[in-house]
Amino acid sequence: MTDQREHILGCACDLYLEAGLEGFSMRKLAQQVGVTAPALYRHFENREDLLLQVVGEAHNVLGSYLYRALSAPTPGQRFSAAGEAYLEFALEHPRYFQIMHAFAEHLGLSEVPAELEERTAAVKRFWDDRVRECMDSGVLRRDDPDRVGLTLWAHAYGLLSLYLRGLLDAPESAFRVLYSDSFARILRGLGTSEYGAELDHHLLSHSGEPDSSGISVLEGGTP
Amino acid sequence: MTDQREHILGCACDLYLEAGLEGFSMRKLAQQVGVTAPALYRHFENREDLLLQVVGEAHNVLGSYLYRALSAPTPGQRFSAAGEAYLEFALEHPRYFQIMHAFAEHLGLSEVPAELEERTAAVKRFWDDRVRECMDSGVLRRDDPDRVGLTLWAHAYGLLSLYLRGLLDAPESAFRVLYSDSFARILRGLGTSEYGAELDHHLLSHSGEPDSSGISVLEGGTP
DNA sequence: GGAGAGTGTAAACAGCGTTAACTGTCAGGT
DNA sequence: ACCTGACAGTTAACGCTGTTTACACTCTCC
Repeated sequence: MTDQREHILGCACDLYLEAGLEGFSMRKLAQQVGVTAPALYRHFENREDLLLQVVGEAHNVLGSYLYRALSAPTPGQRFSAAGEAYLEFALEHPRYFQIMHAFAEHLGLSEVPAELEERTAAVKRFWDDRVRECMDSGVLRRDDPDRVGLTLWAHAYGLLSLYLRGLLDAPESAFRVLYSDSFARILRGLGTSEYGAELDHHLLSHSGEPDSSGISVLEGGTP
Repeated sequence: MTDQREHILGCACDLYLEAGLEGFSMRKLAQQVGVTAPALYRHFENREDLLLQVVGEAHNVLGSYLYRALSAPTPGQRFSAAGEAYLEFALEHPRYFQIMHAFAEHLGLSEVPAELEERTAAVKRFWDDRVRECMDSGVLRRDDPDRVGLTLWAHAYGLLSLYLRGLLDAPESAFRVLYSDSFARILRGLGTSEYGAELDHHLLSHSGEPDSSGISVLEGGTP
């Protein structure tokens, strides 16, 4: 019954992956399915609905990448594997990575469908969980896992976005190094260690007063 | 002579800002200009060309925000002001922020127009300059300014993207704190200090061997 | 005064998402 | 066995899109 629906969805993913958002038209899809365009509306509300399901499929694929990272033995390794999984997903399925984020903006900045919002929240939660267990096991300095997760996620997403847009003019191999490097640079500040603890205390003791270095950390100050 | 061209471009910016990418059509623009659609093609090659000029205008506005940050007296304050300027620009002109990044992806991930690529490179260079002078003046730990700049830029861009997409369900005031906090978290690892130096040395001395914490920093290792 | 550039027009084309009206097919109930 | 209704497809059409073609008007310059 819903067999044809699955078939259409499969064709839709294929079409999107090879033609992109611009090249994705209902008529082309219908042709690929072997049917006329209006028939598609028996199974999907409209083009947006159809694309939303494609985004859902993208999330499924990302999920499988992330899930694989859970098989690593230690929290630190699971964290590391999660970062790599995100990288691999983006590099191997750039169009999926793209539509997961571009879809919402493509509709103007109006409402994000609740379904999509939840899937995205799940990605965030996965990151938070990795951060939390790293804090619990003493690999990351204790902090608000939600905020640390966001910092890391935003960084990874931003970096991958810039690379996929071709603004980094680095070949893939160089980018991989760059990605790891960038992560390492951030972690140096997040990682637990005797120095980290002292540094933390140092900054806390200065909170409120102007920093002697002349840098105000964007007025937010240290929590 | 090119007077009408300026007029059209102005209307194009207005139309884009209020209608978004979806609502931006040549016929609507023509109507707003007070002319029929084909007349637009006397002044611009096509819709993409027109939108590219809108992106150019977006870069001009961003430039004015960033430039203002240069009036701060110390490198650290200029750095901080640059981060704030980027934030302000994104919050006050979300549609400009959006199209600057969405435009390329909107064409599929084919070639980015050289003109746009250069403007984007200029933003990156501005960041790099702020980072470099902070390193020179001892506010930031010495490192490759290009890479540190990228890390910071990617982070800021990622964070703003996620917020503007409505995924952070925080009101603007809360997001501002979040943005500063996130920056502070990263800077804690980038800032110069006696502890930072020791931490750096500590990490360097361990480079190559597996980290006792069980975290491999995505295999990239510390440079 | 004619030539030619510059800028506008109306008409048209192909493509788009989507809808309306109609057709065939198959399952279930009386 | 026959009618009913759901289901899945069709063709034709509407209004929109970006863009091109052919034509007209108005200037400037020689």
